[in-house]
Amino acid sequence: MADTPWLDDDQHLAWVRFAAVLELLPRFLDSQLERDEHLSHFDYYCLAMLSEAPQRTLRMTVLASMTNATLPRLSRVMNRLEDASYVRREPCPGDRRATNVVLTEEGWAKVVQAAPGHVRQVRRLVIDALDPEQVEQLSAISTRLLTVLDPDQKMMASALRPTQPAR
Amino acid sequence: MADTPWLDDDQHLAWVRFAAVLELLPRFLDSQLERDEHLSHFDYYCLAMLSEAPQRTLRMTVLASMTNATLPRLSRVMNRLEDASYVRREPCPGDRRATNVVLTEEGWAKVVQAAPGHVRQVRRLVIDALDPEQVEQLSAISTRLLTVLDPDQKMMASALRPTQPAR
DNA sequence: CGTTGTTTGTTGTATGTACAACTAATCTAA
DNA sequence: TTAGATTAGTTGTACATACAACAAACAACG
Repeated sequence: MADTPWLDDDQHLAWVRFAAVLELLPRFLDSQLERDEHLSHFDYYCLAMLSEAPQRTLRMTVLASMTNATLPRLSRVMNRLEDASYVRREPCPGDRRATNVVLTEEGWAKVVQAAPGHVRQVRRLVIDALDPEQVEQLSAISTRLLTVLDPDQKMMASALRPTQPAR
Repeated sequence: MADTPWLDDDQHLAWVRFAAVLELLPRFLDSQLERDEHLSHFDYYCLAMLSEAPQRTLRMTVLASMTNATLPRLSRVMNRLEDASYVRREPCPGDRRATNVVLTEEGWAKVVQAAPGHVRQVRRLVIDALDPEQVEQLSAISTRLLTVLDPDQKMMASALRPTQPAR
């Protein structure tokens, strides 16, 4: 608890700027999806994960890990998405405690519809705002940060983009 | 609305990783401050801003800009901080619509007490997890992103760190 | 088998935020 | 000077999330 090295000016400036990004970027992502598709970014993320999963199906716990969400949160999000008939719940055959979440045909259609606008936003706000080297740097930096934030690499599955494979 | 260039694999990976950071880092920051100081990260940010302002005083609107918050949000946060007697509100002499928020002595003491733990967390999660060059890169990247997220550079005041000057 | 402990998922409760509506003060311009 | 527009801040309402408590199924072990 004793001596904490203070941040020097460069470190401090870097942190202030980064903190502002942390505050603003999620809101921009949410508002575009909310406005255009009535989805939160987290909703979209969940649907995107499911769209890439085998059988378009994932267990609650697995999806929670992949999306870095708590289980209570995911449970309520799935309630909403189920009410919108984008997903449905099925009992897991092997383990009667567990629940499988399945992306419905409507859910698939929704992701396909929402993806272009979302990708455009991600490009505008992040990818196209940076040089290619900076995108590479951001990737490396994020990897470093995740070694502390997510030591088990639970979230490591490709996502966010519904690839357009044969149905 | 037409053709949206998809993300290539590198871009996609960079975004997935960065999105995970956006999801996780704010929670880590909040939980440390909440646990140790019963403050949200946003609460702390506000107090830190005030601690560096002239007279330790800022107008609501100005503080809202600096913290990238909406005014309704700030209003309620200030209610809480006022109940905790960390700040007090004063009518602005020049403009009777406006309200000045003043950091109290208790508020100053609170920031001074909370700062080391918070800085330690920022170091652990971000600064010390990166190489010095990466800190520099993150600073530059954040600056780029803010040109889109915050074109007017409203949030540009140094902050987050209560310098330890003569009272 | 039963008992204990763990995992899975849902729900009660408190709290925090957004959006819109609102009041009051200020500014602008005829 | 006064009507209309703008700005500052607060509050009503809806909703999302966290944390803790909970029920049900499984697993381990005597």
